[in-house]
Amino acid sequence: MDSSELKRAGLKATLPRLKILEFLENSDVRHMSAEDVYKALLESGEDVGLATVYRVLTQFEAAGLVVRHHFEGGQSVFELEQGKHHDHILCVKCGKVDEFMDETIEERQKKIAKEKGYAMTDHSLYIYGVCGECQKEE
Amino acid sequence: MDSSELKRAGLKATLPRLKILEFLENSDVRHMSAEDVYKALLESGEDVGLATVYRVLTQFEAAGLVVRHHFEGGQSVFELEQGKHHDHILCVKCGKVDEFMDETIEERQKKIAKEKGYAMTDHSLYIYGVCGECQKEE
DNA sequence: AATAAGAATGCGAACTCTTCTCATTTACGT
DNA sequence: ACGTAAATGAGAAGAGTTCGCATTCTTATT
Ligand SMILES: [Mn+2]
Ligand SMILES: [Mn+2]
Ligand SMILES: [Zn+2]
Ligand SMILES: [Zn+2]
Repeated sequence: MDSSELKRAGLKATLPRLKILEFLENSDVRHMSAEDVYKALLESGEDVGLATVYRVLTQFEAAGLVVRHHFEGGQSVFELEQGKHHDHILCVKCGKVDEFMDETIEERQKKIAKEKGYAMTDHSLYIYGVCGECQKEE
Repeated sequence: MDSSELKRAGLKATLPRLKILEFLENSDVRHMSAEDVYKALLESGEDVGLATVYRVLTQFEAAGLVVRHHFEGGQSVFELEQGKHHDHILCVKCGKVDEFMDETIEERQKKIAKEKGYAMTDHSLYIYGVCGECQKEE
């Protein structure tokens, strides 16, 4: 277990934090809800509380280790910070998530904020649609 | 009270529905939560239940009379349908909401969806920032 | 290695927003 | 005016998340 990342983030290297970070790093699914993380840890025999998962993910977010998204559906979705900003395109049928980054859109947003007199701090863009796989199934 | 809009939408012209529609049409605020609508009606002496406000707004959405948004903060926000699609820019200090439409962004989104193999159905774009007014206050 | 002090955890309660249930009321074609 | 189906209001319930607090861990210090 590598506690250096946590230490660097100013967080004590507790077992729940280590387990959650390790899970996020080794999972092949990039975007997960708190519940997803909680259930996965339970299934692998770890004894964590759901409240702790929420707390830890929020702390990770504050520390810049993870990013939180608000996909449609009500629950927060988290992913490991990758350094490079990106937006998401989601399949409304199967829930598949793809990522993209479009410099033109990014620029336009800045321009719009300026025109409207806003000091832009953030933005969120989600494209919804039916993915290739799901289009095949009639 | 003009019940024709409701009839046209295939909805019975009930008192709560008329009151809610009338309020949405006459309010100077365009974007409102169910709670906002509920409180406003109570204050003007109307006797509606919160559950009814939620139900009616959802029906209005299905009928295309209003559009629902998911601004940060957890609650749904509704606005009268204006015919023309637009996106939103919000002040993180005072909650001010401005609207915009950028043809270039719209086009780029379609292009991205196509590239990724998605049949695009919808999208949501929110820009967050500090509005002109709020920038003055240090 | 044992200790002490504060931080973190797990549990359930609580909270917010929204939907559901169901007895009662209302709309509207006849 | 009546009858029937649809809509309403009130409160319970549900989903997602946070809170409170007694207990357990971490980590710095002996
Ligand atoms: Mn992502
Ligand atoms: Mn709008
Ligand atoms: Zn799909
Ligand atoms: Zn402002």
